[in-house]
Amino acid sequence: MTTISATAQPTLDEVAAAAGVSRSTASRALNGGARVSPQAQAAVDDAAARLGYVPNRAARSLVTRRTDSIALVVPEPDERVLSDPFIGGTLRGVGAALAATDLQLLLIIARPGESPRRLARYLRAGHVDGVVIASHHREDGLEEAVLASPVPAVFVGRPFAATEGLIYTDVDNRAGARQAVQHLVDTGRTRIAHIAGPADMAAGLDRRDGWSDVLTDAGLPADAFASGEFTVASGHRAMTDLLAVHPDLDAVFAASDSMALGALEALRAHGRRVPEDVSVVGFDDLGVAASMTPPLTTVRNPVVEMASCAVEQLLTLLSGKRDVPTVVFPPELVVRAST
Amino acid sequence: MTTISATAQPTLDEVAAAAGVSRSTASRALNGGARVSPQAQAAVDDAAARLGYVPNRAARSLVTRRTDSIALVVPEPDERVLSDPFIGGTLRGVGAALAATDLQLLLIIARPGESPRRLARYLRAGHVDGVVIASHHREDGLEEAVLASPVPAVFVGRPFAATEGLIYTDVDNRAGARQAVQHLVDTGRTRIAHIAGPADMAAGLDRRDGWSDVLTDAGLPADAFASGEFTVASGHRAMTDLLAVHPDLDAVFAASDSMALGALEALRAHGRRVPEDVSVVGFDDLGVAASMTPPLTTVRNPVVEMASCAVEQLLTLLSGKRDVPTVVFPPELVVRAST
DNA sequence: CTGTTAGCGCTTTCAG
DNA sequence: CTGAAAGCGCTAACAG
Repeated sequence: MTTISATAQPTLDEVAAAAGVSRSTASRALNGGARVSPQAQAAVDDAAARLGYVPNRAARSLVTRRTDSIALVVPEPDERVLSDPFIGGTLRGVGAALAATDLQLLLIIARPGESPRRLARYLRAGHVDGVVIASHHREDGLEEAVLASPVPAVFVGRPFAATEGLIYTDVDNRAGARQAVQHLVDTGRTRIAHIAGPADMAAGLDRRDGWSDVLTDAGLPADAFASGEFTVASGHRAMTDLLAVHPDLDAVFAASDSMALGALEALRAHGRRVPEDVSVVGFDDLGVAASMTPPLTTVRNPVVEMASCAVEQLLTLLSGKRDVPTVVFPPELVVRAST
Repeated sequence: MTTISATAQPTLDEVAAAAGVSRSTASRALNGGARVSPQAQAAVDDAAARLGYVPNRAARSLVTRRTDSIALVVPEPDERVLSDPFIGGTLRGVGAALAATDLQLLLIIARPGESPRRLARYLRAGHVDGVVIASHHREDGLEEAVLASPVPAVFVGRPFAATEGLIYTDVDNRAGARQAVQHLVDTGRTRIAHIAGPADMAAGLDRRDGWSDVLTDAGLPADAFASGEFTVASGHRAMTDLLAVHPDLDAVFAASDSMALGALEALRAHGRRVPEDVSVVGFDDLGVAASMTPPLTTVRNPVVEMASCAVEQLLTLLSGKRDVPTVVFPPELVVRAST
């Protein structure tokens, strides 16, 4: 009638006792229920429900050697990254893909000066079954950490070292940039500047390459460019610099919408009308572009889908499969009033 | 010379053997090193380093009954929340506060239909040592879940039920709203509308109260208001509605900068000039406000600090202290061109 | 289908 | 200061 052990978290033993079966049977019933008689199953289910049994994950992990959780690694929590819609989108994509499973999401915010060894170490501590790496920079040592660790990992965004064995999902940044710049060329612009992303990120380089591809093909000069760090402020600054050196520019392709926003401000400050005097195209389309004035023509970056896809890749990996192929999403030009 | 067990993760036993001490001594040396002779300590440190030893957390958790991780619970990953700078700021604040510790951050994205019991259950599974709840809605059942669980928890943003025992950090939303509206009154506006936040969030209600406080005190009508959900689109919609019903309005206080942005668009679409015809004030100042056109007068919401503070509260709780006081941050009016 | 038997790797009394 | 012993709660062979 009255249970001996009171409020403490019930253990499997207690459930088994309450159900009148052995611990093993209780365990089997609780996990999948293979090879368990209907009555035993029912008794265990009932006992577990009555007692409010919740398996202790540490104990389970200890023996299964799985943690049922995966980590999302994002870089240092500086101004940019966590306010960036990019991370928000990634989070959403990861969350969505995980919803179908019962994996938990661990957010690892990689600290600034921290050596990559720390991550490698962390991974080896067996905290997570897999890793998604979100915003990878050239020298962050994440590739080595991943390669050195037995924990499956995937990148969202092409890793720098195209090392064999590094799996990733990405958008075709170069093709997207080409679409953007081609659009500018097609609408009659001839002096097309570029506000590039950081040179230590693949997306930055690829978008710049796409820009110069088109200009070169069109026989136009590809010399007007300045770099930013994907932020509004850096876009503003870059645009100001560009205007100083190339006052004749009639279009600008910014490697992110945030930088395009900064550019728009700078153009306005310099009395240039958009799109009459200068056409502007961005990259990302994560929400801000549509609500800018004027609405920004941009290249849609399927961040959420990419993140979900990366998780799928990871799940495939976790299921024991090898040779998971890299996935590259097609970008899509979204034409709005800024051009 | 050669170790027997090869690539596998070294265990404490192996470290102990390599150091020529018992497992207990090795364990002590590895944790704090109380009551360990200098030589034993050195031997263990050395062996651990050489072997690349990393303690297995599951095993440790099993016996210590701690997980060294805390969870950040955020609501469903809908459009709004994860693109919202508010969550970004919260994440940053939490990350910053955790940087000093070696606690890990678990992100729990509460799914939509999911019963609060699931969270309660999760908490009882012993996955985390504590919880920070980020964006709490009236009927999400989080308060009950927290109260029903033995796991320490704190809210960022006042919980609805002012139940004894619920700890939180917040900004004084009502006071902030008062400052905003008072500013509008002081600059001569007399027909001040409000775009309110959702009625199922404390911040939404409190800001509305602040708005009506001032209008009532000033003898002005507090009847022009519409509600949104803190999004740009809903702000646009609300503003449009307000203009239809109250074409004479000469100011609007929006409960978030995002909604203010939407309002700005709507005002522009209706040919109203800001601030000449209509003054606009927002709330949050998380970055967008400053870069709007015109730059938005707003109330600074110290989200990052609040999140850090919440973590501090949680750490205090975890250290065994009781009666951790609630903290309420003062808001601060930031005047810009939109008024 | 079920129970018994061993641990998973670690911390922690408790005697020395 | 150190080591031996005893589990933490769970799963996974292995015989029945």
